[in-house]
Amino acid sequence: MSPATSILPDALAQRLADSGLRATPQREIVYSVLLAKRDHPTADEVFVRVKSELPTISLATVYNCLETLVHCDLVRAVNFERGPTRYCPNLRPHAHFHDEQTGATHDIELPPEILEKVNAVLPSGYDAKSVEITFRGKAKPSTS
Amino acid sequence: MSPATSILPDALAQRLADSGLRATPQREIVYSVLLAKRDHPTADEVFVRVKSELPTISLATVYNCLETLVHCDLVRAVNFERGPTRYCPNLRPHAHFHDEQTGATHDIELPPEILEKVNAVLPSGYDAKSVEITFRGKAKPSTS
DNA sequence: CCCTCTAATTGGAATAGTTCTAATTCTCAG
DNA sequence: CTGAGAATTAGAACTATTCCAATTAGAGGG
Repeated sequence: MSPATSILPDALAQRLADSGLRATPQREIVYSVLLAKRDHPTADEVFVRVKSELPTISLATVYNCLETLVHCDLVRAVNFERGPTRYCPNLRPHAHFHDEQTGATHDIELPPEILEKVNAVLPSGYDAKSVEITFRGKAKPSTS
Repeated sequence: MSPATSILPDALAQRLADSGLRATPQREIVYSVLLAKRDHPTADEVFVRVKSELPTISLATVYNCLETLVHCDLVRAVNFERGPTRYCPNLRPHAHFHDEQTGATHDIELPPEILEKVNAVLPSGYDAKSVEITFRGKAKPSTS
């Protein structure tokens, strides 16, 4: 039905084309890096990971690619307080749990009915395009 | 029972004292400015409002005071994406609705049972100290 | 009252993360 | 092969915030 957890790398080109954009090596590698290790890296972290495959890439390009991917709905940008933006290729509706001790971020799956209930708190006249649910605290279990 | 919507200005001194801090004119005026117009101002906006009462205050002090008030749980800091931090003296549990057209922020009251349900989505092992719920979209009705 | 001790404030410099700019390089349609 | 537009690049610029060192202010003791 819906595009599953994440799109096949090869389908990236298609998604980009849908927006009238080209599949460049930079965009492909940035996206593959996000898929490879889903630890919500910052732009800087993506930068160093991509550089090992494409040493000539610039930080500006990493920002550009990330923005492009977000714009194509292949990636979500996540913010915690004033920290650097983090990037997440998980397309299913989910919340984020921010572990204050380790700084790690975990995806929390959201059953559809919870989203409905949350949206239902909005008084009439409010038209929400998206909701963000973010927990802060500490997590014990295995890191995702 | 619980401290209601917001503390009486006079009680500010008490709250500060509880944390071993003094009630300075700067802190009092910063707090009163937040209470006077609850439009989720940024630090810069607070700065200009406070200056009309206390022209010699510095921006650094505004940041210090805001941080102090947040620390004493008199004020909440709110972030939208990478925008500047906004400040909110509403102490009741509530979500935020960020109007993309106008940039305005509206408080959305949260019934306690919704918070419980949201917290219930956390797998065991996750110990959340706080939850943030943020909507983005457009709002029709009267601005708050 | 005055003194002292520490908390608080101040202005300016410094920082982090991100965006902008202008120049270059690439790609593909013709 | 050529030209037009898209994408990339390096570095400058920008914004919000924090840091720092110096000054001021206020509470309590004598």
